[in-house]
Amino acid sequence: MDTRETILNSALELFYTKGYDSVGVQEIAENAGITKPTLYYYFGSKIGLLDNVIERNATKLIDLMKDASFYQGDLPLTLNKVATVYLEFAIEYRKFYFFMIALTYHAKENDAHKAIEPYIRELYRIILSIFESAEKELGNMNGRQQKFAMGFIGTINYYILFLAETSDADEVAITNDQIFALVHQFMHGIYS
Amino acid sequence: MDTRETILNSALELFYTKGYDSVGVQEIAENAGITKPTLYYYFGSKIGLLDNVIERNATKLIDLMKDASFYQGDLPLTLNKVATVYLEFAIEYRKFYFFMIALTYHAKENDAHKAIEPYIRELYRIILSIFESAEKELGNMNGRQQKFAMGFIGTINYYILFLAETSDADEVAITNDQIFALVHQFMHGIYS
DNA sequence: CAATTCATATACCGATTGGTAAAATAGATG
DNA sequence: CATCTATTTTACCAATCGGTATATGAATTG
Repeated sequence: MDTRETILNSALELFYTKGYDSVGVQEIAENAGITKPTLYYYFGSKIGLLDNVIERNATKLIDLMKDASFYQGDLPLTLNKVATVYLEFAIEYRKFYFFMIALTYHAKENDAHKAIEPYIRELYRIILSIFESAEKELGNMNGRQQKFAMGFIGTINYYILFLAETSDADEVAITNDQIFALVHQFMHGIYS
Repeated sequence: MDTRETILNSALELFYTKGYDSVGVQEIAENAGITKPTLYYYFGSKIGLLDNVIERNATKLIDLMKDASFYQGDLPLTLNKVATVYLEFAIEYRKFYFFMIALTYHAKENDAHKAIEPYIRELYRIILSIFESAEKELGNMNGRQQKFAMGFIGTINYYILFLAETSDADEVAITNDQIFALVHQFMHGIYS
């Protein structure tokens, strides 16, 4: 078993369950079956450990989203593709996904928030670029691209989170049909 | 000066700035110009202090939202009213608002999250009741009321948060026009 | 085999954590 | 003034915090 990997998994597990600030390095080490100095040998500091957890997972998400957001003249198609990829990531890497969302909404001055911030901005930039590319279809948007991007991300995130909170099972139970319905609602409103 | 009030303000300030878990009771006391035992005299424990901070502010929001959500047969009107009240609260009590959102997305097992959870559920219930009341207007919704409620809250929250993050000023700069536009987008989609 | 590098553990550091016992002060009441 | 109660302080607690000096075991390399 790869020690480094074991520590990263242990850290994500605990960060996800209790939050970055309320977990001690000692606890992470014990949970991984190693001692504290070993952890420091690999990651240097607690925030260094967090950086590694984030980098490893967030990079994967960013790459997936970059691919999915490639625009070919069909906005609904692209939005559905992006939403699907995003959802599938949230399901496969659910612990990281929920931890990432938590950090997103942490206080700005908080170190843990600072670690995730660049990836959140990148994600927003990717979604924004879809709406910017769709200007020919949608016509003059008067700067509404930003609002669309925010609304789109906000809607999906809140939807996933709320479903996860209200469902009994320990997994995200959302089908592609539900995602399509959500994207449709986003595009055409509630009167349809 | 009311000692109790001073402590509550000091706590909210620091919780908002650095997050509940990364702030020490000592720091809160110093910031309030008193000593630790005085704080414990009033609030018993750190989580007791948090409970008081939340109760005082969240109750206010809940009451406002209950009033604003009273449905009289006009869905757009009600949604605008609710969105406006919500936004005005976010502006007037911005520190608490942002702290509340942060706690909402904290890990489920986290004590601080548990403290805010009932108020979040209540808030959701209030928004949901609007869409349930609007069934006559919207026709059979096939359980989509929940999705509407989630989408509505998610959109507004993310919108406020993003604007706050990208604006330089230390205040939420959103006009009523922008809120109307957001509600309109939510109701009619992006093709309008 | 010897020297060196990599990996892991024991045992410790000062600082801070949430929390409290007990004394001192302040304000009200008889 | 004396008593009582409501506050607030000084001084402390064990436990945990993030982090490290140093020794030791395990591989690798000359």
